[in-house]
Amino acid sequence: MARTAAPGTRERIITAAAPLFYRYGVRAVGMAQVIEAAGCGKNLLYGHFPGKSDLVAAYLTVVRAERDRSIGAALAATDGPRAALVAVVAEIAERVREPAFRGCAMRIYLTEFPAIDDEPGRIARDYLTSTRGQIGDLVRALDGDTVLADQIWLIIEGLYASANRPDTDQSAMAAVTLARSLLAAP
Amino acid sequence: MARTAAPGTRERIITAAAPLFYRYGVRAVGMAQVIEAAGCGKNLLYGHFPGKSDLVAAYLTVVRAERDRSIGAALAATDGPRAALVAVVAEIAERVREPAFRGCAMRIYLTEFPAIDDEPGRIARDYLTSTRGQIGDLVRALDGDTVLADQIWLIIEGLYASANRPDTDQSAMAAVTLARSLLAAP
DNA sequence: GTCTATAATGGGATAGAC
DNA sequence: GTCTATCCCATTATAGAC
Repeated sequence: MARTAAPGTRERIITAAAPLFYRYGVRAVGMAQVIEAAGCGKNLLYGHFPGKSDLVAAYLTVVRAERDRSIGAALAATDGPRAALVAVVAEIAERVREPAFRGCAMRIYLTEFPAIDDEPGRIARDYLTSTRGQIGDLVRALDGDTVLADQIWLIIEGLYASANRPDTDQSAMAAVTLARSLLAAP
Repeated sequence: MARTAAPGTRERIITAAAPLFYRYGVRAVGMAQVIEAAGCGKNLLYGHFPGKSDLVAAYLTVVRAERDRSIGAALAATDGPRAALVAVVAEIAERVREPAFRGCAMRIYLTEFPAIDDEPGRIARDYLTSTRGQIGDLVRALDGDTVLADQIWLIIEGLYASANRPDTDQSAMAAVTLARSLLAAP
């Protein structure tokens, strides 16, 4: 009897690979390491992902889905673009303070592979432009000028960069304080 | 007759390696590539640098010296801690706008090798704590609170992270504007 | 002696075969 | 799942050119 394909294998592999890629970097993690963590055979993995690049792309796609969900939840709990912008910064600030947080996975990937234009890179860049667009939309919705959007974006970039630094907590607080003061109603 | 050792070989190798490491990342650049760029033989390089890690450490040491010089020059041209803080942000903002600029070499290295505690990593971390200390000193000199220092530092982190993004110029302007407004005399 | 050029070594990686 | 082909890389050893 032929065994039926186990469902959720793809997700299981991605779930095993994601924390490794995130923590140690994509380049530092080999396929053998992923296979061991997933507890599967080589054929199974290469059946689902023809190459490492495909697995990395899937990893970043999952990251993006999680991010969209978290940001969406933060936005849904707010009332109006002003509160929404504060909520976005606050959500990132909270995440940055988590001990395992090492920065934005997309940005880390782009730093790791600056000169390569592949599928994961496209996913990462798309995510950045999309997120930046959301900030711009929110600022426009509150009749703010483009400089305000650039400033909020700068705070977000700084926040991500401050992850895993000695003074992450202070940076996170400073970011929220700064965003609040920029967004204080005139 | 024995040939005398060529002077400046060490510097020549570092000068050849630095732009490669910076542009493509330390991991992506092989020793063969460095050797080709330096136009020397393998033995000569390994005579001056026992391993790749030593070469990378030398590269980051040069980067640090250049940074200290640039920041020092920017500070020397200013009058008082308030102007100095603006000058520091402005100097980075100018650098970020250069086409070849890809971010802070130290931060890039730490992102590339997050889980390794080696000599280059120590150099990079030392640089960050030292630079952060300078900001703190300047803020204290103008009787600012620690939150102000955290905010300036956040701006600097965001500025570096904004390098090689589609909207680098706007980020750079936003950073200077933001720093100026934070440092406007009360 | 100082250097270049080139092979050789050993480790680890992706990926395919079975 | 194991085994293997192939490649890349850091490093060392060797041979020869000036």
